[in-house]
Amino acid sequence: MQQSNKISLPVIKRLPKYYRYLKLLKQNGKERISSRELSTRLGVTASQIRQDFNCFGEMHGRQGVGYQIDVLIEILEKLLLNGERIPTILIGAGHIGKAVSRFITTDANGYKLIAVFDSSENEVGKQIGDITVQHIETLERFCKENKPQVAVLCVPRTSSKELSSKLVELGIQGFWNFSHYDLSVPYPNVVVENVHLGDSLMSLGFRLRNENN
Amino acid sequence: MQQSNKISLPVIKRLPKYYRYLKLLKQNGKERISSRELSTRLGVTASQIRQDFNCFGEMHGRQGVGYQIDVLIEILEKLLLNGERIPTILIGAGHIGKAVSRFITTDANGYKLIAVFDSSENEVGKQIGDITVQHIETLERFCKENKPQVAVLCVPRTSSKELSSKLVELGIQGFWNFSHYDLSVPYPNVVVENVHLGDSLMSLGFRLRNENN
DNA sequence: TAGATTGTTAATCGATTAACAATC
DNA sequence: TAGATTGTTAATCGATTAACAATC
Repeated sequence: MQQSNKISLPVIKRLPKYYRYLKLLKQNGKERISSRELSTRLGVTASQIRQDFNCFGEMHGRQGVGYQIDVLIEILEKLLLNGERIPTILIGAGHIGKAVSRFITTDANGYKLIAVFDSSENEVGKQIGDITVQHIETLERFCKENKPQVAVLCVPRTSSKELSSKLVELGIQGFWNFSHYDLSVPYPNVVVENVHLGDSLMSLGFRLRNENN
Repeated sequence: MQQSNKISLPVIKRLPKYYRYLKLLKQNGKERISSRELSTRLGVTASQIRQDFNCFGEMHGRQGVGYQIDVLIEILEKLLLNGERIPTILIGAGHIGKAVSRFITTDANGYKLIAVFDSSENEVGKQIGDITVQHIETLERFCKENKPQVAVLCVPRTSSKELSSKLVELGIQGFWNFSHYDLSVPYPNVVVENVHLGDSLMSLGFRLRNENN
């Protein structure tokens, strides 16, 4: 098994795509697949698939035959979901917060939602799934007691900078960030996934106007 | 001005980031900035900023001085938002649909939401912003009459494949796709922004477990 | 066996970074 | 003028693709 810290980000980003597509294939009763067939279905090259797979020890591909879908799924599952579900808090119970909470509460992604915080009296006390929204004032105490590992930020840009540095002090190791503020810059030691929906939409517009595919 | 269809995707994806950060600087009263200062703030190299800027004709940077923020903003605005707001429909009025509708209705992104569709009687008739949710049955007729250019897909995977090919037939030229189904593969001539939230969350998990920054 | 497909090395491609003359 | 910074070319880096021996 290679050192996982040598796996490049582009490869990591493709893993969930492989994983989910293979699960779909299994669901449809398929048992084996070659890199070539997988490549036409996923729109990537067969070469890339084999390269990617070889970052992670034995995929047990057989020459002339292909890969056993079960085996691939098992290995990807180990890489992506192994161990305890990651204790996670959601900050901001507005529209986006509510929408993305589904992804955190779903077993399939490997996370466990343990608290939701909001600053509005309107939201405090309401339920999101089986969690009661708490006031943001209780954040610090909660973190010290419960040691969440990941914070999902669904707050306005104005509050996100201070909030995120507070959270890093409190031991948060990863962010799934929906605020406009770009968290990659200030915290090089923390793992960050920035999801800038506005930016994604704007670049779609550019490509449309300039017929750039 | 260079041919815009020669601008690479990585560059296009960075444009909104430049644009929004420059607007913030202007708001704070700043008038000029050098590529070096901008680079430290955005966490990219100064070289890259100058390269990116030079993809688009005259940015009027002055040696020894830097760039005029006003000028940069104006040029980026022309690239990203020029012309009519793009007529756009939203399909799926669930949690995600409601949350992302905000981005479509905001002037700042260059789109105009002209209709929302859902298949559930529960949602039909309700308001999203100032739009009334219509039944999905009326989709075909609406598109023929109103020629929307972009569709935002917030539907379950099961319905997204057929739906998207129907929409392409009806003249849709771009997708902002939140369904799990990956639209990049089947429609090479259509501009697609896939936002796979589950995948983004899973790759965060991988990086956390493997201390891969 | 012959055909297919892997695992892996080498070649290519493209994006990022460095360097520096021009010049404000 | 001297210092700073651009615009742009060249060098580097890294990711993708091609190729092919090994072998099922």
